Amino acid sequence: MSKDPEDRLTVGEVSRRTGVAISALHYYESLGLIASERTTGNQRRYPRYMLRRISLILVAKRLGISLTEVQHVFDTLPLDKLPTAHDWRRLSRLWHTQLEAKKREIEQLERELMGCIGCGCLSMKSCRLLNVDDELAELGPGPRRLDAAQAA
Amino acid sequence: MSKDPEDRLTVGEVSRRTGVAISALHYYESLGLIASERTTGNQRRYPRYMLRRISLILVAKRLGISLTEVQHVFDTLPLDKLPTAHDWRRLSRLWHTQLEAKKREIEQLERELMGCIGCGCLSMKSCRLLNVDDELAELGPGPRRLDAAQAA
DNA sequence: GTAAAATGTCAAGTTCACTTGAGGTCAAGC
DNA sequence: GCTTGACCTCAAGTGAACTTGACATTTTAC
Repeated sequence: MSKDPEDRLTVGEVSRRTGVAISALHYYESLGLIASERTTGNQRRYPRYMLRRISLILVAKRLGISLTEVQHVFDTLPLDKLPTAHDWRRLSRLWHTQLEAKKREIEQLERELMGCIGCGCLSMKSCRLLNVDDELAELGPGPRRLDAAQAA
Repeated sequence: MSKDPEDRLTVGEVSRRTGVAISALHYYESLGLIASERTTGNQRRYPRYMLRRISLILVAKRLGISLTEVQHVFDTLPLDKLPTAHDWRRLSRLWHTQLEAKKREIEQLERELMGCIGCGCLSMKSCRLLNVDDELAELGPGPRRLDAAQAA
């Protein structure tokens, strides 16, 4: 049951339905992000639920998550069937947290940028964003100030 | 005046003060993002204001702006002296706009993600983020839905 | 004046996320 | 049954942003 040939999609079909290039699908498979069965003639056949897995990858990409990170979360997901609602909830929570972090970073940057326009540092003498030199040199080598702000 | 040797920095000094690797400074120079004078022995000597230019590059990087884009804005900036307050204001405005766009994109994504958790689509049956298959296939080939949402 | 540290050039390597190409096989329609 | 389109593998290429290495020269310090 639910094993009739119609249930399996060719790589071309998957590509058309997800908008992901065939070469990219091959690539994802080489990373273990997706999987396929093979016909006797060695052609890939995808179960339908693989479309969901692929769309999860696409979501992650939109979130700016690297495939390596996707690999990590996917390790906690069943490869041979649809993730459960619980899995999905866990994933969305995780990703939501990462989005929040990203947003905070942007907002921090925005504050610094606006501060530079709004305040007296238009002269670029004491701008928090621009000041990378002299005084800071005493703090030792390596990146700082900009990175420090990032870490904060 | 203001031409005494103390006024010129070696790559090592610039690297230490900006936190940018020497190899990266070479690279930036090859792209025309920064410039240097040379000693009789062909070693680089940077005027002090080059530190500001470099910190502008660092700011841009934090904003997720590519070096190519930085090149474009830098084309409108004097290479041989400090950018004016006007230049800086123009730049911050431009970058601020780009930050805003990025933030909006994240917020859009966040809404979709939260919608997926909060609403009935926990079942993953009609999730806006996840639905890449079947019904959509009728809309023709190529990426869509995810990209469409992005464009919206 | 010489040894050590800093610097120079240039080519090649690295990572990410794929794409392209070559050369060959498989499956579907007529 | 055969042509055409879809598919296969594997190696190499792409572009961004650098880094690493090899080897030569310069500058600084003692």
